[in-house]
Amino acid sequence: MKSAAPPGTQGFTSIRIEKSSPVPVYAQIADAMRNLLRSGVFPAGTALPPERALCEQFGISRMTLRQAYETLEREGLIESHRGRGTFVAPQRLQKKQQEMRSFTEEIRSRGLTPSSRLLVCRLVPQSSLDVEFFNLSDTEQIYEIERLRLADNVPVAVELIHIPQQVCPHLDRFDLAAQSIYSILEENYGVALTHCSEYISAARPTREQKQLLGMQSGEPVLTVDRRTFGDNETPVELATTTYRGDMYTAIVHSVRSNSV
Amino acid sequence: MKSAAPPGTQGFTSIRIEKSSPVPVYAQIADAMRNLLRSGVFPAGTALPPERALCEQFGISRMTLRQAYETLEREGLIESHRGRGTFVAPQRLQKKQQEMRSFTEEIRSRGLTPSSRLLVCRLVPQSSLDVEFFNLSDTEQIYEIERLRLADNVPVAVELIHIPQQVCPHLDRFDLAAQSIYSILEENYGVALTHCSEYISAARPTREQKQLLGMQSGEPVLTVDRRTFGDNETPVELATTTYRGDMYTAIVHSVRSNSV
DNA sequence: TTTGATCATTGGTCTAGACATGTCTACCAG
DNA sequence: CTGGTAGACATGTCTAGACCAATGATCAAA
Repeated sequence: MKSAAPPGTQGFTSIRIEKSSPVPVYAQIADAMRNLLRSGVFPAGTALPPERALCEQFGISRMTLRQAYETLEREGLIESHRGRGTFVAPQRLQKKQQEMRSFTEEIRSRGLTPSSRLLVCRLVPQSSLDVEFFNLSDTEQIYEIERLRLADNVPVAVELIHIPQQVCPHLDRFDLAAQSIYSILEENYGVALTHCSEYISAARPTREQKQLLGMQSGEPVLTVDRRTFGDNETPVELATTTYRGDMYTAIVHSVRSNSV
Repeated sequence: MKSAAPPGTQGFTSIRIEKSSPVPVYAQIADAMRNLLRSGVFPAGTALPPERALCEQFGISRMTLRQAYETLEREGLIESHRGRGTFVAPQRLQKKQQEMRSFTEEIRSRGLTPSSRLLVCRLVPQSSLDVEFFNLSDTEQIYEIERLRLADNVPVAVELIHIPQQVCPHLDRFDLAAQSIYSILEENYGVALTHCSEYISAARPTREQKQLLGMQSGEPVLTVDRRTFGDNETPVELATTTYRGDMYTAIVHSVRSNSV
């Protein structure tokens, strides 16, 4: 890789870090660089500043900076080569990132019209799963939201969402049947969602689910458990979406990373 | 997690490291512990020795040991919790979806032993789906391979694979029960697989599937339809894998690309 | 011109500490 | 019995160095 890159260092001089912040220094650097890299300013192959140069610029030790670089490397955004340097990863590695979408976006992309019926919206104490995931003090409460999701007015899924009250006080004032919760979080609470993990399995519907979705006896459901994170790996949302097995297919695009 | 574990340290006293070895110390430790953990000696939730204890035992610094622990944590073998300790992770049969993997690679990465029983391997004329996907001349034939996939000798999935004869003539000469088809394609036919799309849905098993997988009545299956491509978007494989619903969870990691 | 040695630069590994922060237990006061 | 707190102990973060190993450019010798 020849990779012209004399000005590589320039783009990163704008990054500022606060050592006194509760956010770890390496996370601040990784976040800032992730944003720069995602913005697409740097073509694949662009050389990043050598570790030692950035250490000096930020006034931090090399091990700390390497934590930031390692984070980005694991995410597939950059590639390190001993003796050569660190480079912006080629597009194909970035592409392997599955794009995260809300139900609204998902249905719309299939050419259907999404809608919702709000079934439940209330504050509840934390379940053991909430405790494990959100890691909050015991007294914190959780917004529990249950919605029936429809595509072209046909029930497709039941959604059960848990979000800490801390994250979005007075969430119940919004019209949760009309608006995407993701957009409410991002636009009204300034919560930037960055990534999520989904656990997909097949299951038998509960009686309630079967009734809500108008399902026949014996038909299975597709259950998607989702854990959504914001900046700094902050846990934001714990959700379970139960889809009618005969009406929904999850689509996943993967790439082969280690070619032989 | 109460997790009795006073003797936790004991199991790791047998690990020996060579500081003069060309293999990094942290890799030696991670390798040794990985083998111990995969052997199944330690039930999920068992406490591992505190970092400082192992440091002293091995005569290394804490940052080095942490590199080993972090490696294992990324692999999903252990879990660290600040203030509590490090524990053996629960063994779930999971599909890490950000990278494309064969069943073999997937099971092995979970520390289980994958195996297969070849049910069918024959040449068949193209189905309408084959015609649409492979876009071959009418006379071309297709290898149809059906395999029962097992993890630690327990049936987990039934796989039905279609690959054009053109791509891999004499594929039937290989031991398809013992070898990963992906590795045969890559090593023996020089076919570089680059990416795939998967369509995941819940369904009811056919009678044959139910019998092969040893399933109870009423249990659903998770069906994954896969379209695999090689270089230049060449269609290579059309496959359907039917997993036992109670034994398999597909995991998808997604990122939010366009904030707002 | 080509080959080969040298050497500065880069990331990879490692050390021996430090302080911060989350967790749990044991004990003590009410 | 309850509630709070002090302390022990765990991982998380960070420092300021060190040496190793791979790379690639430079330069001298064949």
